[in-house]
Parts: sequence; C-alpha cells; structure tokens
Amino acid sequence: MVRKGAKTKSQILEAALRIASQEGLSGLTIGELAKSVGLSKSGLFAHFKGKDTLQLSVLSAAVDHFVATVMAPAFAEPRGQPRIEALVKNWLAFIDGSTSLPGGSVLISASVELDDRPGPLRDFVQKSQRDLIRNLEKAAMIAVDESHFRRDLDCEQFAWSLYSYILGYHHFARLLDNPKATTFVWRSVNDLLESARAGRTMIKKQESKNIKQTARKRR
Amino acid sequence: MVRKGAKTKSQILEAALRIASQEGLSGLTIGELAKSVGLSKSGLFAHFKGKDTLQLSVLSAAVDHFVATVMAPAFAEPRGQPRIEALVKNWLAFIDGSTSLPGGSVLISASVELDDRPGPLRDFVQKSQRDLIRNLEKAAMIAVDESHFRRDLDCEQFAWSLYSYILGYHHFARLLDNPKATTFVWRSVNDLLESARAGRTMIKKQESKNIKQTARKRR
DNA sequence: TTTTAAACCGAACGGTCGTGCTATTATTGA
DNA sequence: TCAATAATAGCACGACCGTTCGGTTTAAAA
Repeated sequence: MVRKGAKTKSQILEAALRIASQEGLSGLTIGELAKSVGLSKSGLFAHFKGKDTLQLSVLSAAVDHFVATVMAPAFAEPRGQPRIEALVKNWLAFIDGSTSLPGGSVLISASVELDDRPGPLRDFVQKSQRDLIRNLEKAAMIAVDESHFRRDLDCEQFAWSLYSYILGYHHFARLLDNPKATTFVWRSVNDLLESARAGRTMIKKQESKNIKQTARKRR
Repeated sequence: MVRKGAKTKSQILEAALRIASQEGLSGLTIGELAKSVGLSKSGLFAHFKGKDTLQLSVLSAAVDHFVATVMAPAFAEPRGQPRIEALVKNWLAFIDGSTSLPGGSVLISASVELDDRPGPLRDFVQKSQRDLIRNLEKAAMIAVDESHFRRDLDCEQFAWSLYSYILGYHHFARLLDNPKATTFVWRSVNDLLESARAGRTMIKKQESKNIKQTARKRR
C-alpha cells in the first residue's frame, strides 16, 4: 500500500544527490529538482514536510552512498593494512566521481558550507564526519592489532593525517585540476603507512615483505 | 574627486568579506549586504556593475586580506625554516578567525563552492590558489637553498603536504570543533619538517641544533 | 470491478533575489 | 559660493524561492 511513494522518493534523492554535489546543498532548489525528475514542484514537495527535511534526507542519502561505495567494500577486505589501502583507493575514486556522482563528495562540500551555520544540518554533518574519523581510527587500531602497525601508534593522529591527505586530494584534483594530485596523495599515504609500520617487532621477514609490496601496489 | 566612493566601497567589501566568510560566496546577497552597511540596495549596487563584479571584488579582497595577514608577515621572517613555521602559525590563526574574520577562510570555502562551476569566479580562485601553492613551494626551495632542507627534497610534494595539513586543520577545528586539531597539525607539520631536513649535509652541529629547536618551539 | 487512499498537478501566495530607471542629496573642483 | 558631478535613495520589474490548498489522476485493497 506504500509502494510507489518510496520508489519515486528514492529517485528524487538520487537526483538531489547529483545536483547537490555540483551546486552545493543550499544550491539545491525544489524547482530545479522537480524538473530534473519530471515532477511538479508541489508534487515533489509532498514527499517531504519542508525544505529542511529534504536537505536532511539528502545528507543522509549522501552518507549512505558514501558508506556503500567506500567504507563497506573496504571493510570487506582483509583486516589491517590492506583494508586501509582499499579504503583510500575507494575514497579517491569516489572523489573523482568515477562512482556515479559527478561533483565530488557532497559531505565535504556540506562540511565547508555548514561549518559556521548552527542547526540540525550542521549537527548531522558533524556527527557523520565524527563517525567517519572514528572508523578510520578503528581501521588503524585493527592494523595495530594485526601487527601491521607498531603498537605505540597514535591512531587518532593517524586518522587525522589520512583524512587531511584526502582533503588535499579533493582540493588539488577538483579545483586545481592538478594531474599530480594522485601521485602526491599516494606518496604521502605510503609515507604515513611506512611511519606507522616503523619499529614493528615480531613480524616474520616474509610477512614484512608482503606488507611493503602491498603498500606500493597502487602506484 | 573620487574620494567618498572609494571609501565606502572599501567599507562594503569589508562587510561583504565578513558575510561571505559565514554564509559563503553565493550566500552573500545584495540586500543583506546593503543593510549591514546601512545603504539602500540600489545605492550599493551602483558601486558594482553587477553581482558577478561584486563577487569577484570580494574574492580579490579576500586574497588581499590573506596575503596581508598570513603571507606578508611570514615572508618578513628570516629565510628558510623559520619563515615556513611563521607561515603555518599565521595561517592557523587566520583560520581560527583570530584575525578579524569570524568564519574561517573565504578562499577555502569558495574553493569547495566553486570547484564544479566553471566561470570567471572559479578561474580567479583557481589562479589565486595556484599562486599560493607556488609560494609554499618557493618557501621550501629557499629552505633548501639555506641548507635547512635536504637538496633532493621534492618541494612541490612538500607544498602539497603542508597545504593538506592546513585543510585538515580547517576541517577539524571549524566543523568538528576538535580541540586536538592544533596538536595534530603541529605534530604533522613538525614531522614533515623533520623529514625534509633528514639527510642534510654540510651543516655545522650548532646550526643543526638551532633548527631542531625552532621546529619545536610552537608545541 | 469498485472503492478508497495515496500520489500528483496547477495555480496562487508572500518574499526575496538581481537589476534597471529616475530623482534627490552630498561632495567636490573652480 | 556655485555649478558639476558623484553618491545614494525610491520605486518598480520579472524571475524564482518555499509553501499552501483544492482538485484530479493513479494505483492498491476490497
């Protein structure tokens, strides 16, 4: 009894995601969105109680999309360093737009857009970004647990550095169109991985070699 | 004969800068701006040929403001590493808003806002950001020249890493309100400086010690 | 097939947007 | 001081914004 509605609603969010990724969250207008999905303004409006709800739904959809195309596949990889490398790889592809969205990450745009405007939208982005950092941190902790990384590694600092590189890539690749962005980010990430590995103990020679090999595979 | 006009124009740009830093460049509206400087919409509008020109002027003013409060003072410092550290220090203060602007860097916001919208505005931001990176690179090259950094340092990579950390700080400090942001960024920057220093030759022991000391001073 | 509720449209509302016009006030050079 | 000119205000415009409401179509339930 509630079939058609949910379907078009997801279509709406899909289109909304595409627009928001290009025009920003506040650049997403109901009229334009309605036109892009072939609905009337009021017809579309009926699916949400107001613009705020629509924007929140878009952000939520953005998180879902990010988790599905970046986090989930990475966390399906083997624990430890391979997982972290997969995560970075997926993430960069996500930013490039190779993964369906034309205009970079909606969440990064929203982060900058909302960082000075208190309210439910900012709260949501804040929370989702904190979760994201937490997951990076956890991935690092797992790598420590697997003896890929040294035991005294500051995982929070690690997560911060990693995220900074992602932001740097976003900036260089999207705005500056710098073709070296990929080289830079992987060099920095590999350095980061190496310094996280440094001083490791109790690893068999062969295993250590494997790790080094894996770290370089994307270059 | 052209006195009053230029004066109020600079007042307008000052207010515009403040608004744009909070609401974003596209969130800067003529009506609101006029109200904030106590002018009528049309009275203010007469100073610019259109909204595009206004936005360009704001971006230009943002660049000037950044250069004046971050770059210029840093480049007044001694060549090499001290200059780079001063640059980072000024930059972080600038992002915090301690330097007159309440809402972070207008240019960083604009970068994300415009990275998918071709046109004169994007071109301007692109150019100014490229200049900025260039200056970071030059600062690194000078440090190499001064034998603070090793001779085979990839200065472009150095500039990229440094800028990534700045972006990371912007994200963590502004959106996430993470109090550890300062710790993280300085730790990463110091690591970066150290790795840029590593393998240096022909430096007297005492000099080397001074450098290390300077690198740690802000922690 | 009929009933009934969900999905959608069209028109209209008050606001605000950027932008022109004309008139009025301030400022300035002579 | 006085004319010239720059600076500003007032008003109106078309366009689009988010939102409401009453009616029509469409799809699910019976």
